[in-house]
Amino acid sequence: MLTAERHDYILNKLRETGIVRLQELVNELNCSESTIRRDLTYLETKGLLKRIHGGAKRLYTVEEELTIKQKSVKNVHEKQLIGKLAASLVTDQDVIFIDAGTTTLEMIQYLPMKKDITVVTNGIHQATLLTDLGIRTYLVGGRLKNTTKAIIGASAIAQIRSYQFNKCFLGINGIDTEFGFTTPDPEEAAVKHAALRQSAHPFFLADYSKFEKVNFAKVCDLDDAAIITAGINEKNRSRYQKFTTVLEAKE
Amino acid sequence: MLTAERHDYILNKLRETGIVRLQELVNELNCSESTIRRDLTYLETKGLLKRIHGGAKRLYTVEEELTIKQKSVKNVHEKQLIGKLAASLVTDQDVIFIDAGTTTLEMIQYLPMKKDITVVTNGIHQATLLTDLGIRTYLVGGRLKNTTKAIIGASAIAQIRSYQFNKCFLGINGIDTEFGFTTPDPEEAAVKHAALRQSAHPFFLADYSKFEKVNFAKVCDLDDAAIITAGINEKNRSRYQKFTTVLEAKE
DNA sequence: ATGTTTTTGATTGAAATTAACCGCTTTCAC
DNA sequence: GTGAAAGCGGTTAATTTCAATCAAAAACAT
Repeated sequence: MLTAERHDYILNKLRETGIVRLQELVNELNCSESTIRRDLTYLETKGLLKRIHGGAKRLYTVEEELTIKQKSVKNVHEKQLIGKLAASLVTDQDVIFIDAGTTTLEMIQYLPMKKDITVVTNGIHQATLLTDLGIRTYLVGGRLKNTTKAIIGASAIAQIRSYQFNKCFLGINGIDTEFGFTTPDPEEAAVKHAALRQSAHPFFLADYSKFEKVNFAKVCDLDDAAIITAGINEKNRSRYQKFTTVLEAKE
Repeated sequence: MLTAERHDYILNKLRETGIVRLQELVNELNCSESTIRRDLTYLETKGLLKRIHGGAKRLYTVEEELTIKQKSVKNVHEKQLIGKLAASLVTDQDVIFIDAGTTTLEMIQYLPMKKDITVVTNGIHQATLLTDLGIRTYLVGGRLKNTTKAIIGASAIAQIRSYQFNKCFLGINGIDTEFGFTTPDPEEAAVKHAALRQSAHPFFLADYSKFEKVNFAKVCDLDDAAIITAGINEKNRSRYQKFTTVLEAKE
């Protein structure tokens, strides 16, 4: 057993389980305690893991990057609650679509990393974060919109139509009993609509500020998708529950 | 057993198993330890493998460990010169492809912004920067590679095939008179090849450190594309000018 | 055939890697 | 708290692997 082989083995195991025990490695790699200790010490100096009593754990630098990007976003707390709830709906083997936008960005950090999931997205930031977390990610191709860094256009829609999703998680700007789900840009609306059509269980992520608002382009009717929200008032909750499922995230 | 035969055997075995033991090779190739050592040393100087204690391993995994941020510090000055020259080749109404990678990233800031150009890219960073500069940008869709933030895979290639480019600007890891243009990841090589096929005028951007290097996956032969470089020495310039156009960027 | 260059194999001391041992610290159950 | 068990770093000696050297063998040109 060569040194590099052991190192690969350790790092791979760490990637999967998040933590490794020294004694386990001694058995599995069939070598002495000293050798494993030396390996762990070396890999720590390389910045590839963090040693802990009895073994080593994987380190996350990604979380630090997250906090930087989160600034300049309104209703952060509600969005985090929504993100956590949305992520909890994702199960093993799922193939999901995640829309561009700040609200959907929040859910990514809570995704079940250990499970085998595939994510398709049209958001640049979403895609970057997802791969950083080691999740299998597909980015939809097409024209890149300057302001929102979302991919839109006919090519994007065509590509989305070639997939089938278990669930999709979409951002939205306006929710209204009469006009349904609406957003300012017709092209973004078209992309959302396409993703929704390909999904067995579509969800809209929206904090309380999005209710009773109407925007230019309609995505779909209220009863076409469920709503995941937080901080909603009693009046709106009872009103919108008549039309569709409203999942409310709590502390 | 000829030298070239042994080299092929070693590289093939390395391709399959990712790691080779020196003693194994001695038995399998039926020659002395010294000979194998010599082979391994030579192949390492050619950049085809990484020697380790007791044998050798694939270079491919090592390259992955280098993040894009670590790479971008090397040869910055040369890359800027190259970028400036490359950008000066772009003219009004051009539809161009820009590859992922740090070298191509440098050329974007010099692009003629006032002119009407369209850019297609498979690099996340490239796409972000291009839209920030107000350039009409299309991002190719497909699987997102974690380490280089490049989009690869069959879907990306299919999409590239549906376009026609006036010019394409590709990054590259190895340039060699015998093996042509090479890069570590076969999937990235396939994307580069596809873009090159759709381009009237393909260019490779490479600083001096890329010459006389060979990587795992071949993109094309030397005479299939022009080279834009900087800081190249006299010997390499005269050698490579025999095979293809070499544009050298100066202060 | 002769001399030259290239390739190969064997030998060497140096360097790297390893397992085992030691005394010490941390952790955990009671 | 207290003792046992597990985990820790450091040292040691044996083993393996390494690079360098040199001479034999093979390939080559003249």
